[in-house]
Parts: sequence; structure tokens; C-alpha cells
Amino acid sequence: MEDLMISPSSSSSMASLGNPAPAPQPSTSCLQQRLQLIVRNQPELWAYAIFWQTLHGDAGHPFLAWGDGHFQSNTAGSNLIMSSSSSSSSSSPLPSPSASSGGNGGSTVPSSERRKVIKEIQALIGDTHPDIGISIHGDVSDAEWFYVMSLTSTFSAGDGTLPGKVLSTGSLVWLSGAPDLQFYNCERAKEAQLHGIQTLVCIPTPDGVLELGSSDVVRENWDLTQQAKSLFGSPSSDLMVAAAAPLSPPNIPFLDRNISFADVGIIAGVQEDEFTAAQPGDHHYHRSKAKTITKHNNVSSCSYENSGAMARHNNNNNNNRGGHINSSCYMESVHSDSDSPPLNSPKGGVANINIAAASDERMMRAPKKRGRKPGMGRETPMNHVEAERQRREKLNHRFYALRAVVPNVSRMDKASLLSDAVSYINELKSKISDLESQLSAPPAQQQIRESSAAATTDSSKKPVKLEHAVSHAAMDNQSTTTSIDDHAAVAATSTYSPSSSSPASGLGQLKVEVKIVGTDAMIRVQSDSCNYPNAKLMSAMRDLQLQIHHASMSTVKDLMLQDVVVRVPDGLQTEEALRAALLPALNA
Amino acid sequence: MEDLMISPSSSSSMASLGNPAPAPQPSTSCLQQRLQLIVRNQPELWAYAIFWQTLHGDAGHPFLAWGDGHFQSNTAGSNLIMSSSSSSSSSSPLPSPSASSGGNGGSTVPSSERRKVIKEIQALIGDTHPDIGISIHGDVSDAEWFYVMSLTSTFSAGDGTLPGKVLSTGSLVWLSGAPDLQFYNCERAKEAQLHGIQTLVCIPTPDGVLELGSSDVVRENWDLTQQAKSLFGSPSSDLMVAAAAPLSPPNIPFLDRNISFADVGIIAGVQEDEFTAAQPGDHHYHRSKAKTITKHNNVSSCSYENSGAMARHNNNNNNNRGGHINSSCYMESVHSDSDSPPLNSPKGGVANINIAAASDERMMRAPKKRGRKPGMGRETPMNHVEAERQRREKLNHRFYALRAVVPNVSRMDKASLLSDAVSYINELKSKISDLESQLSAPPAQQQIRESSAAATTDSSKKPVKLEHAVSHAAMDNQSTTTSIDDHAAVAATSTYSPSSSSPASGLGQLKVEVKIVGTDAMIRVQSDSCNYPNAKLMSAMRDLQLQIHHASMSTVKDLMLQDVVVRVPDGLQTEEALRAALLPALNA
DNA sequence: CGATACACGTGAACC
DNA sequence: TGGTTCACGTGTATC
Repeated sequence: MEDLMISPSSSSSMASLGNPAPAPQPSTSCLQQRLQLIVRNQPELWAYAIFWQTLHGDAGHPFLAWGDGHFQSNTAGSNLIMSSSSSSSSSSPLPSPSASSGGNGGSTVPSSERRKVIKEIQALIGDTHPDIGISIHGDVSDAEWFYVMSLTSTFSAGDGTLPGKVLSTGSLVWLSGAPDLQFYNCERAKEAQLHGIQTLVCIPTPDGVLELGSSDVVRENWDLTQQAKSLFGSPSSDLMVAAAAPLSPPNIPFLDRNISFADVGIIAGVQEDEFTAAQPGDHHYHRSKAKTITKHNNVSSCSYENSGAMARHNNNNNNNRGGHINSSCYMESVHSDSDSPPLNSPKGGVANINIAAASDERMMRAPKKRGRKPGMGRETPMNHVEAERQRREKLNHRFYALRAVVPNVSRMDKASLLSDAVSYINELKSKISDLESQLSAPPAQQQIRESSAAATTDSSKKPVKLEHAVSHAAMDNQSTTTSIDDHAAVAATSTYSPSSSSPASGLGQLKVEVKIVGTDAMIRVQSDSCNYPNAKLMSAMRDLQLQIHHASMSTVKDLMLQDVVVRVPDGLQTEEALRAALLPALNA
Repeated sequence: MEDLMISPSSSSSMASLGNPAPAPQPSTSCLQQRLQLIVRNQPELWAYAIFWQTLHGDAGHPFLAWGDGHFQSNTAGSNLIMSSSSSSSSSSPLPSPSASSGGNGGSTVPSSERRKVIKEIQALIGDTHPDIGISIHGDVSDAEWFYVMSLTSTFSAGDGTLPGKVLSTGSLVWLSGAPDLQFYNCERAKEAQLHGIQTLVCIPTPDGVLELGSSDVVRENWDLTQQAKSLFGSPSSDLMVAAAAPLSPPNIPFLDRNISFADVGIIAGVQEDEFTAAQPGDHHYHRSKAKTITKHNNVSSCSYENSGAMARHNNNNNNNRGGHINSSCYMESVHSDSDSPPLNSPKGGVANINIAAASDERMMRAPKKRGRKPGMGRETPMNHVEAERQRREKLNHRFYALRAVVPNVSRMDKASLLSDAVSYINELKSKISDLESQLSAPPAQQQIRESSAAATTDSSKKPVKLEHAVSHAAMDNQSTTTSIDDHAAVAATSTYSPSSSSPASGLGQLKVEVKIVGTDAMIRVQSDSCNYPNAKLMSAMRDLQLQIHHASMSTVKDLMLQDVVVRVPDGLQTEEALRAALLPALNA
């Protein structure tokens, strides 16, 4: 069943240069089969799979629209299928599903009405594209409703939506459990959670984003992502899948150790050359640049019948000077380890459609759905390298995730990312304290903020580095420029100039002095006694997570003096920073 | 001159088990010589070296106190030396240097007064331990002042201080340049920067932390760290130093390729066994546990005269089953790669005194002080492994930095850290958007957010996710989200079980007394210091519109005392009423 | 060609 | 014991 359609159409030859407009997407029919395959191929129960395909609207700005979908009904035979191959290139986002369903939560829509809406959508879609079918069966569950309503959704790259985020960052997102969905910074995740989806996964592919949803809590699963990548990542990966389809992998034993690696190397070389021309893969995803057909193929083992022994890899490149081999069984298969290459790199890349050869030997594991292979000799030996690989990949995904939420990643390497994340967190912290202090205070001068809020999605790759302040953050960023200024002000002087900011407060009587001595900081605040400056200060300090050693405040007439000794927090180690963090709260 | 003192005293035999109390530290005299040696041994100008030695206070919690120090005066002959071998085991931190110098910045203290203070300290130290000497010469520079004042500092492991951080993480910290110091999350770094220190390095050792300071900007330097490790990390590493002293590697040619790696393995094995007994090394520093004498030796190549052939490494371990060898020439030298073992791991370890064998062939480079060895043909070969090592270290430091700013790091591994950082950032973002939306909205009922904000900072690991329901959708499709968020927010506030998380907190220890005398009320609150009871109290009083006359709060360990004198409000004229009005806010 | 960055396989240590 | 994490050396790609 569902033998893979080999889709020669998506040839990798287009990968080198980005001609963004028509976006080489896999053919829809093949898409459908792939979706079904990947959903059914899992041991877990997945409710649906949606392929969001990358389209390019005005100005070439990419966005995601429904490419194809498959709903796996839990009642046996009735699967919901909706297809729509790139209806148009219009960039105007369609109304979001929830918006169209009115203000109330989607789960309150009765099933009958849902069916009606589905039919309407069917008609609508069928209008633009005839080769689709929506088979509606008796009950329209919450998940189905969510699935169907997704048909009208589009997501622009880099916005706060989950697929959009995944598209722009190229990093996989795996939300499992209602809390994950509920509190992930994404509307669609919450929507899904409201519709009973417990696990939501978005996997970037060269042509778009594959989304999977399940009503169960499914823990992050490497196999699935690999299967997804092999199915959607590489156009000719189907070969692999076809070969892998049989449950029991071909029993090329090769169980003798000490195999001459020269042999393997030769095999690898042959395979490699063969595929190097056919399917260029690039695994250096984070480099943008229209990449040439570099690749990084690995010959990986497979085999193991019931054996828990995991396959091993032999990492070699074009020339056959293979490395050391100390593993056991090998099956010839090409492994190009590209893990979720971000489609558009932040730097410059126009060519955000690069084909990643993601065929991996592991996708043939658990060919249909089987949990554990119990008996097995020899699993430790190579399990390790495999596990390590998995660990690396997980770590990398975490890096991608971090990269997704941290704006202004100056350089794309991990170290910069980390330090940028640190500074960004500090920035956010101070901004929060700023805001909260302003909030807790009477709305005196409020016009200061309220600046941008636009400029979100434009994700201009390059110029981020400067004015490392606002925006670009994709999701939030509507925030203010003020905090930035604070940071900038902090930069230079060690001896803080008392004036600096604080111009807004109007009445001149606020005075804040910060002195850091050792690990403690002394904060002296002189202010007007009205409007509860003590509460402001304490709240601000709480928000800054300042641990108070001692505090004392006195009111004389309408003047309040506050002296506080706190432990210097990690994030605000300079007097200027501390003062800057406290000030807005106080004159709010 | 200053030939290496072989210090047989610090035998590695004590390394196996951690008897925390008297902390087997190297003898002071040896310490002093080592400090001098390492300072003078560098091509760069280092102002001082301080060895912070690990002591164990109450409950075995380790902290760092002055072990020994050496100040390298730039004026030739007058070096400042202060020694103090573990004056006591008192855990109460001494007053920080700046605090003792009064409220103004340390750099403003006149030199004469500095000298006086130094003398005082000298007397103080001399009292507890007679065998120390502080030689004060004419001018007391800023750096000297900083150095001297460090004498009274202690740092507890894991706190925000630099040595403490290094002690707890076991990772080297190298801050070069004023900005680095200024913005590193550490008070001492900033203090140092204020005193003209431009480069601050903290190197973990088995017995403490070695700190080096320089008035110049010194780039991260592997030689120094290795020398430090060999001097302070491994007791018998000096053997290696002596053997390694000759600059040009011994010209054992071995230039024929295809060398039998069995030979190398044997050599390695011999060397290994020899040193395994003598100097146990552990390079897995981040695991605490009283470690046995495991090691991880590598036979590394060297040689390569002018030949363009790159030297390659053969990585093998105890048993000689070496990996692939395709390199050329080898020189036998044991390379035990231990990099800066963290003394106490965050997890459990009591035994944080483990000896790390840090003998490395590289530490013998630049034997006295010479910058570049020009002749050195071929630096690329192992420069690479070196560079890679440095890169790893840098990355790790970034990780530590991230760990420092991200609260609630569930587990200590990198992956968890990253994902926690992501969720934390998202949390912050959502909070920001929440606040901003609230800010832009009319300040109607404001107490709702108040509570949500209150729940934020408490460090309960898990339930962080619950709070921050609101907003965060920010830009896309806020239509449906608002309702959801409102729901969530309402739920949060209403249910909002008192104390919410905070299970760890003191529980029953909240005590509130209210005494009304005349028109004033005295409020005494005794509570656990966590979760910012001061902010709670102040906010509550603001909400009750209590005009504060005077307030004072102090924190002792995890207990906070707050005394407030307020004017009795109109609505709450009885002590009971006032107390009842305040109570819920306090145990919220 | 040097510097930098990354992934990989591997040994080791901890649960 | 097995799963998991880590650092290391190495090969390689990119700038």
C-alpha cells in the first residue's frame, strides 16, 4: 500500500539558485501520499498532517499556504483529505480560521455547522482547484474542525505563527502536551490545543512546512522528523523509502565485525557519486548563500532485524578516504544528514529553496508501526553513535529554537547566538521591569511608548545588527525603543551620569542613586511621597529579582526617602544598568 | 631562576575522597612561588595573581577565600605579596572591599589611606596567621588597591561572583577588555574594571580558583591556562614541565608514514601507565563525585619540521585499540587533556577536591617569557585541535552565561538549558506584550495583572508555564486570542491558590502583627524571604492606600523582617481589619 | 593559507 | 546495565 510515488518533478537542479516565484513544490498527488504515509507510518496516533507550502507573494516575501493535508480519522476507514495545490500567489493572507468562525472558541461550533462550513470550503477550494476532495464522514471532531479550518490559513514567514516561524527559522518545533501548546508563543498552537490537539509538530522542508497534529501527547520523536525529512526534504528520497518500505529491512547480514572499510568506502563512493549528481544536499543549513551542490553524504548502515542494534554511519565525503570504521553491519544506503535546513537564512539568501537531501536510514525503522524490537544481540555498540547523533540533533534543534526567538543574532554561529540570547534576555528583563513599573504607576506620561508595532514580519535579514533594538523580533517587538536607549546608555560610562534618562518624570524631585559595592548594591531613592513610590520601588526590585538585604524608607511631609541594599542580580551588574532598570518604574 | 618547585606535598592521594573541612590545599609557600611563577612566566604583563582556595563552611557549602596572592608591580623590584593560608573556616562572608572603603568608589580612595588600610589588613591577617608579609611600596595603584582589598573577599560557590561562578562551574572565565569586565555578569569583574584591570581571568583548580588580573588587554591565551593547570591542577605535573622545557620538539623523526600505530599505542600505554599512577587526571570536570583516577590521555603528534605534512592525532585510550591512523610523524608525549575541572558540580558532589592531571605538552612552550617563536614552522597542525578546544571552551562559557540569566533551568544539561531559555524568552516576550497592551489600554482594573505579575518571579521550576497566559499573541489574529487569554487570566487570578507554587517556601512562617497606636499603625511582618514579600507588602499597602511613615525591612538568610509605620486608613481602623486586609496579599 | 565553525565518531562517566 | 550527557580529536567547509 501507499508505495511512494517517485516524484522526479522536484528535481534538485533548481536548488542552486533561488527563483522564488513558483517554488518547486512536490506534486500534490505525491504530497497526499506522503502525508498519508507519514501519518500512518508512526507508532503513535497522529490526527492529521498538513503540508504548508511556501509561496511567494509580493516582493518575493515568502508565506505559507495550504499545500495538502491528510486527516487520519480514528474511526477506521474514513479519512479526511483535502488538497489544494498552491491556489494562487496572492499574498494577502486569508482570514484565520478562528476569525471566520466568529469570536467564540472553535470548539463551540456544532458539528452540523462544521460540516456545512467544510462543504463550503470544499466548494471554494474546488472552485479554484478541481482536483481536491473532502470526504466528510459522520462526526466532525474538534480536531477535524481544526484541521479543516486550517485550509484557509496562510502564514507569512517570520511572523508569530507557528508555521511561519518554522519557515523562517528552519527549525523544527515540537509541542507536546496542552501546556506546551497553550503557552507557546503562537496562536495556532493555542488554537490547536483548544481543539483537542495535544501534540503539534512543525517540520521545515525545502518547499514549506510539514505540520502534524495528534490528540495524544507524543514525545519528541526523532524517527518522525527523519521520516519527514526524507519524505519531504529530498525529492528523490522516495527511492529510499521505497527500499525501506518492507518491514523487515533487507537482511544483508554483514554481521562480522572488522569489516574492511575499504569495501564500505568504495560502496559509499559509488553511491555517493551516483547521488551527488542526482540530489545535491547541503547540510550546512545556516550558511545562506546560494549554495552549490555540495553535499555531505554518509554511508549508513541499517539492517538489524529484530536486533536492537542500530545502524552505524560511516562519514565520508567525495573522495573515498574514509575515516575509521569500527562498526558492524552495513547496508548500502546514502545518508545525507541535513537536519532541517532553515529555508531562508537570516543573512542574505535569496535562495531559500534549497533541496536538502535528507534520506536517512532510520526512516525505515518501524516501517509500519511497531514499538520495540525486543530481542537483539549487540545493541550497545553502535547505539551509542546513534544516540550521540540524536543528541547532537536535539541540541541543534534547540539552537534553532533559540535562534528563532532571539532577534538580532549577530552572527549565526552558536557562540554568538548564546551570548546574544543572554543579552536579549537581559534586555527583555529590563524592559519588563520598565513596563511593569510604568503600569503600576498612575498613567502619567504614557505617550512615550507606543511606537512601532509594525515592522514585524519584514524580517530583513541583513541590517539587524545595528540599532539592535526593537522590532525584527518577529513576534513581540512592538515594544519600545526606550529600553534600547537604556542599554545603549549603559554602555560606556562607568560612573553613571545621574542625569541621563529620567527626563520624563516632570517633577524634578526623583533622585535615584545606585552604588554597587562588592556583591551588593545600595539604592537610594528620593521621591515625592505620593503615588506610593515604595510600592513602585519594591515591585520594580521584585521584577528585577533583586534580593533585598535591607531596606528602609521614611516619609517626611511629601518627601520619601528609600534606602535599599540588595544583592546585585546577575543581569544588572552595573550601577548604570541597575539604575536604568529602576528608573522608569519610579517615575512612572 | 624560579625553577619549578616540585611540590610533593600536594600529593594526589587526597584527591579521592572529599573531606571537605580542611581542604587539602597546596602549601602556602609553594602557592606563593607558583603564583609568582605563573605571573612572571607570561609574555604579557599581569598585575597580580590570586589563589582563591576552596573552604567549606557550614553545611559543607564550599566557598572561596583568599589563599595566596602575588602582585607584580610594574616598577621593578617591589612586589606585593600577601599570604594567608585559610585563616579560618568561618563561613560568614567578610565585608566586601568596597564596602569597607566607604560609600564612594574605590578608585577615589587616596593612596595614603589605602596604604593605611593595607596595613590594617596586614595586621588583621597577621594576627590570625603569622607567616605572611605585605610589602608595601611607594605608590598604591588602583590595581594594587583592588588586589589588596580582595584579601577580605570571600565568594560562595555558585553565586554571582566571578570566582564563585568559576568554582561552581569549573570553567575558565577569561574577560579581556573593559567591556568584557563591565558587562560580564559579575560584580568583581566590574570592580576590577573600575580599578583599571583590563583583563581578568579565573581558572578553576582542584583546590580553588586562580585569578589573574592585568592592566592590559590580554587575549585569551591557552598557554597560560595550561600553565595554571599544570601548576595548580596537578601536583606532579612539574615533571612534565621539566621534560617539556626544550622548545624545539625532540627530533625523533618518525617521518615515515604508515607507522604502525601499535607502536604508538604501546608508547602511549607506557607513558600512560606511568602517569596514571603518578597523576590522576580527570577531564570530566563537570561531574562532581569523588572521582577515581581515570584519565583520558591522548598521544598527540608533534614534530613536523618544515614538512607541509600535517601532523595528526591518534586518539586512543587505555587499551590500545587505536583508531585510524593516517598521519605521519609522531613524537611520544603524553597529553592528558583535562580542561579546568569544575570543583563542585551543580548536582551533588561533596568531593570537589579532585586532582586534575593537566600535564600537557603545550605548557612547556614559552618557558620564560617570549611572545612568538618565529622559527616555529608549521603551527597549523595542532593549532587546530587547540583552536577547537578553545572554541569549545568559549561555547561552554556562553552556556554558563546563559545559565546565569535564565532562571528555572530545569536540568543542567545543555539541551534543557536551551529549551528553557527559549521558553523563558517567550515568557518574557509575552509578558512584555501583555504589559504593553495593558499599558496602552485604559487603566481600568489593574489588580488583575498585578497578581499575574506577582507570580512571575518565584523560582518554582515547573509551574512557570502556568502564569503568563495572556497576550503574547501580539500581532497575529488577536481576535480569538483575546478571549482565550482573558479566560486564562481570569482562571489564574481566581484559582490562584495562595502561595501558588512556593511549596518550598517556609510554609507556616508568615507572621503579621498589627499594632495601632493613635493615628498610626505599626505593622510587623515576618516571612520567608523568597517571592519578594516586600513587594507584596508594599503593593498591598498601596492598594489599601496606606500612607507610609516609615518602613524598614531586613533579610537574614531566608527570613525577612518588615516593620512599617503607617497612618491608619479610614477604612481599616482596627488592628484585626488591617491585618486581615494585608494577609491575603502576603501569602499570595 | 590562516582562521573559524561545525559535525562526526568515540571514550568515559554518570544516572 | 542501558540511557544519556559530555569533551575530545579530527575532517572538512567557508570566509
